[in-house]
Amino acid sequence: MTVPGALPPGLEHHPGRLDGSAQAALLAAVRAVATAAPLYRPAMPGTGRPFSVRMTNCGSLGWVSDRTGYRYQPLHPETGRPWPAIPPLLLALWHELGGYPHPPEACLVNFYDPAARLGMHQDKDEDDLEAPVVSVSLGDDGVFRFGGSPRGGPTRSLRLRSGDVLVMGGASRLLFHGVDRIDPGTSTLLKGEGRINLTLRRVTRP
DNA sequence: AAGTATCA
DNA sequence: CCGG
Repeated sequence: MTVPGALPPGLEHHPGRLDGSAQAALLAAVRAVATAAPLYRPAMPGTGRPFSVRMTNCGSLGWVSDRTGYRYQPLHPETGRPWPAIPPLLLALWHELGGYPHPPEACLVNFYDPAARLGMHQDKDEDDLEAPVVSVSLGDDGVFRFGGSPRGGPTRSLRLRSGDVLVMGGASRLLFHGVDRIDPGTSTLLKGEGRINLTLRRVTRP
């Protein structure tokens, strides 16, 4: 159900936080990241089933998933090279909106083609759960779904558009969330269809 | 375990 | 057809 109304404490939606030129500049930076650290397709722990979302990272640590589990690591799983640096524009956003006095270490880059989905999950592989998660949307609209910390409770959905920033902190830091659908053709920022999401996290305790 | 498929 |  898409019920407009107050978001839970700690979940902050900033629609249109990035204007068109900021989005274009950020997209150029993300392209440079993906050139240095190519998008790859993670796999589920245990089963090895592939994700529909393709991923890469920037920062000193990157989130990866394969048959052996979820983890943060300093090297790209396919190239073996370090992840490129987090673009300064994202570091500035983190410090403006995150309310947290230490820099992020990881920026997960998710690319959704129009058929990609992401099932409900928690971001809980970080040692530091006091820092928020700051996420930026670029490209086509994505339908974001979120619910409480016990799985299986009521959920709501939120449309995330290009330039929107979402902050999950405080009481919402461990909110279950996922992406139901991408609506192709809703943005002209990317050359083709699809959505990019950038998720900044602090991993280690300072 | 952040998978897909199918159904009430 | 959509969402849980």
